[in-house]
Amino acid sequence: MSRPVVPAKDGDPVPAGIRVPNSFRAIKAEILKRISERVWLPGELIPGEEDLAREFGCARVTVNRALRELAEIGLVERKRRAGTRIAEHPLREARLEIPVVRSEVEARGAQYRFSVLSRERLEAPEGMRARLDLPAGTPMLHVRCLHFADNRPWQYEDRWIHVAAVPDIAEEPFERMSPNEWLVKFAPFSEMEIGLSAAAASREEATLLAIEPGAPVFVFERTTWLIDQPITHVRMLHPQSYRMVSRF
Amino acid sequence: MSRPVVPAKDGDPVPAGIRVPNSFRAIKAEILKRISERVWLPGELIPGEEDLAREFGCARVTVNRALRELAEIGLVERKRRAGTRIAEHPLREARLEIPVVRSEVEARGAQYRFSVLSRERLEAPEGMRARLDLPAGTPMLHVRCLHFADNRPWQYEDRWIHVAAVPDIAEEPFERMSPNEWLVKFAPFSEMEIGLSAAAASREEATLLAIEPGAPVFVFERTTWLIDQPITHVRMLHPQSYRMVSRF
DNA sequence: TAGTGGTCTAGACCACCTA
DNA sequence: AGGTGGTCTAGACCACTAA
Repeated sequence: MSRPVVPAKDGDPVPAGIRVPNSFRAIKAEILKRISERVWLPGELIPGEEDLAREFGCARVTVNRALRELAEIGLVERKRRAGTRIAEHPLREARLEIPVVRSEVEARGAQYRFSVLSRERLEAPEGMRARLDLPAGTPMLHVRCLHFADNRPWQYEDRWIHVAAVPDIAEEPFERMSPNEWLVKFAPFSEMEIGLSAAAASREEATLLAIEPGAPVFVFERTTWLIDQPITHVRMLHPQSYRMVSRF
Repeated sequence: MSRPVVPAKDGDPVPAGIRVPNSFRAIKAEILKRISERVWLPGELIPGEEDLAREFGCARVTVNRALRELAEIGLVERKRRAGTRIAEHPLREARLEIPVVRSEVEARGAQYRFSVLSRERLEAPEGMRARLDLPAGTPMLHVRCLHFADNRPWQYEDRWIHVAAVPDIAEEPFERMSPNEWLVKFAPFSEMEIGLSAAAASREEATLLAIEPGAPVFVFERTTWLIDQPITHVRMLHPQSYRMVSRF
């Protein structure tokens, strides 16, 4: 029964409050190390929590937490009776930061500005009803905005808002605050669906973004819910110079 | 001291093994409910773990886990001495599934096929060295592939591999298995950086993807490391029909 | 049906940070 | 300087599922 003293080296900035020797972080790091050094191969079954706890000289819960977090990242796969094994196809998901337009622009040192192109109260059109699973005649707010970075078009936003889910928005003029910011601030959500793609700019979109018709645009769509209640669906277009990055 | 009986309703597919009444899931759901019903407003300080544990009639650790997971999603913000407050700007990140080409194609009911366009051993070119932080003269493997769905071009892949990090790959002919699959199977990684953008297809890219030069393409770039050791950088091009989706 | 992971409890110590 | 969250322990019960 060895007791490897593992430094709490971890990708995470050690958030403090850790007992370095047998913290779940140390165990996470040790397991990561064994994977990277091929001590444990992809597809291989590793010792049970009980055994590992003995080996590391800690409580089973601690091993459990380490393994749980590795499983969340996709590095190991766990099944009850079957045990834990190193994933054959590790790390299948990435965390993507959802940008708030203003912050995103300002983070690049540019000056942010937006203008509301249109704003109408309508009944949900067929497509939106289907997408959000809303009954016919549901009142919605349709807003189109243009966001600028240093006075150059940065993003064209076409948004549908489910008014009943965010009643306060009915009176909001969007003068100081864009719908994006307003919703982020006042309408928490718990679920989200995003879609990413490339497209050719339509004539209208091209005009708004000051690019050539048919030029490539980056399309980011997002729909949000708060516990089954649809909040908003938005389609955001960026000129091709835009790049979304995420490291983790 | 009330004991609200909260159903374990949650977005997650209840993975079983839960004591419904006071599970951390139930507590998570209850807190979510209070946020959605505006019982607790954005920016507001909520009761401490101790208090909540008393209110829900459970152990503090259970409340801790519920709150920790909500913090991971970004719905609440926690600081030591300061307590837990509802986030003003909730949910700033999305989970994006990293596709494995073959699975992705086959998931759409199409037949998968790939071909290797080129494969060379080179010293790291300047740009790649800078990107991966490698010294001059580092041996790399440069592979270009085309992936098909039902014999139609699906993805063009341009990949650089840090040979020292994955020595076994030197002998791999990529006949049965694409570099993508090979790396996913044999080269675990712990860190990744992804970039998403739109671009206009170059003449060569257009030819390969069977589209018009200048047509929009969806660009997905990915770099991976295993504990500081760079593994590979890949640039993947999709015709504009491609769409990447994620719900959570 | 037996073994493994999933979860909860009760108690404890500690680091941090703000009042 | 004291309260809050972060974490660990030891023990326990349970659900799932592979053998």
